[in-house]
Amino acid sequence: MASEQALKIGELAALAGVNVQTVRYYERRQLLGEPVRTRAGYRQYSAQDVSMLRFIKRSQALGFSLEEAGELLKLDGEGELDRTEVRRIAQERLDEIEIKLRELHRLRSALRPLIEECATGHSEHCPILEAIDGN
Amino acid sequence: MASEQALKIGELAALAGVNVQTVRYYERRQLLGEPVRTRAGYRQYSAQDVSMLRFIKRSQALGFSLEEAGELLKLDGEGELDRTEVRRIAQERLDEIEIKLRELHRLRSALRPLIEECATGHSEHCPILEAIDGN
DNA sequence: CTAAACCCTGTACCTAGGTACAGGGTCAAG
DNA sequence: CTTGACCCTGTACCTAGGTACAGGGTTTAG
Repeated sequence: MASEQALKIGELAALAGVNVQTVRYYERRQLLGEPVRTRAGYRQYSAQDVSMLRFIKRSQALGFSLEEAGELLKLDGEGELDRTEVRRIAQERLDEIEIKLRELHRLRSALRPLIEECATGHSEHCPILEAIDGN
Repeated sequence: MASEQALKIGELAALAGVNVQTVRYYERRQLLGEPVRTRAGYRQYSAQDVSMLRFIKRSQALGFSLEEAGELLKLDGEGELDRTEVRRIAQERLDEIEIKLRELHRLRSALRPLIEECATGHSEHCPILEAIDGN
């Protein structure tokens, strides 16, 4: 029965490692619900809110958007959760990661030989500019 | 002595496959110089401007930013050009592409097994949410 | 001559994920 | 009882690369 310590927004932000403005921003974006207020209007948070903020941050670190982080957070909160839905979101993200990977591979294979050739080459014109000019 | 056909902005845009607003935007961004005007104030372009726009578009397709496209375009215009400088810009872009590639590889290797495990697994809790919650 | 299809400038809007600032109120220490 | 550290709201700003709209002038085809 430890009395639940109410946190002020600055304390919450510090514990979760984010900016105070960011917490309010997440509330506007509806990732966090509206918190209880003191009579003076100060937001009051609990340890659970710290966890939620950390959940969001870790979702982002896995490549999820804020929007998706919010969905996952909701799904996480539901007891009888819909794993299919979670998997769909994650799969969608993975698909986009694959697309970006292919795109970046393409760019790399285009750029790398041009730089190589420009560095070692003997052609009169710069092969990089040639490539952009030309095709 | 074919008379140099002056192009209006809409014609230029169509030939280069871009939006009229985009041409004016590039002018503001100083990628394109200020064009000659008719007495009515209409911008007048030449075939060379079409090439410049295409150069910019191809630079972007190679992963360069608009800013970089502008630099490359300038370097391309100089007769005695600085290949070292061109190479530096391209190398910088390649380095960032490599960094993004590594980051996306990291995300993929984190996400893929989680989705796999979620799909085939028998654990009570969803491993994706566990991963976000937990560590 | 008139109406459509252009062109002009200036400004606002878009995505994403915040950050910053102005102009206030509150609270705790000294 | 005052001062500094907080908190509040609302709004503007940031990057990148544009797009859209308002409110005008011009040009061209019929």
